[in-house]
Amino acid sequence: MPELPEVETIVHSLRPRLFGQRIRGLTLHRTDIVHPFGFDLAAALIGHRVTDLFRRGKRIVFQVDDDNHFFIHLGMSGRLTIQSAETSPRKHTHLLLTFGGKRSPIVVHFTDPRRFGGIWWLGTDPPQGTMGPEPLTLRASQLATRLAKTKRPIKNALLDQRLIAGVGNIYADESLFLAGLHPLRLAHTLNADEINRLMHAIKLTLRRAIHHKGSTLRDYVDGDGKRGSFQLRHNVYDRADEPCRKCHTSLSRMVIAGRSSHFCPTCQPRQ
DNA sequence: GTCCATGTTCTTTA
DNA sequence: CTAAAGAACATGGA
Repeated sequence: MPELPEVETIVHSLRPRLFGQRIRGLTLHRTDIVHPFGFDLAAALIGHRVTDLFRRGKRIVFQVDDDNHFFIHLGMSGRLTIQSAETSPRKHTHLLLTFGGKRSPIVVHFTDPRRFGGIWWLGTDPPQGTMGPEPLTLRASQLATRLAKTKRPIKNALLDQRLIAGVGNIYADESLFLAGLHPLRLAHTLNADEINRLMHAIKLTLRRAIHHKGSTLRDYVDGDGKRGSFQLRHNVYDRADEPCRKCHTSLSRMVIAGRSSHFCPTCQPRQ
């Protein structure tokens, strides 16, 4: 699914279309995607305008004109796309949100075959929760403090949304490659230079991925249904046994934190 | 049939 | 209590 760059791209495509628009209708095809379960979304949202739309971690957060907030998380296979009023929903479309006037309404479709995603009501005072800081504005010194507290492999730590928000399996692997760090290196053993490299690598990787509108491996498209192209520029992710783009060594694949990890055994020495 | 998949959370184990 | 490992969730494609 979408990690930070994909979610950022979706928000970028939806924001100008939805900003200030009034929610006219809401159709729920599956009730189990709503959290808390049973919350009456239609009663809370219909008639209200969208006053803000932004990304936080991998969440797409909506603010409405009575200061209530909710967010959509796309899980592994979710899509959030803008369709015309005539478009019939595809299979596994669980929620339709209709915006705008009766003359030219736009409909946002939430589609998610695996249903790991959903919609979460936050109310007027969204709690900070346990989500970690945004990587694009994080300082290396702050990352150092957080990594010093865990003895897990660095790959596991990067996937922990409480430690840093928005990085998933693709961008963790790509960032570790750019930083020249083996995914099994224990987080608390990284020195200042390595943490600087890692912080720089995470930011560079995420910015490049946003520039290319994310990675489309399978399901991901933006709000206009367009695919990303960053998958063409991956250095290591899903490239096991292919040559490293830097040194031509055959890339490795290993299961870490229950996820496949891809790395170059030469450029990312374990030491 | 088997294995694997861009994620998160709960349970189990130490 | 903490930290880490593993399973679970649901669907589809190779």
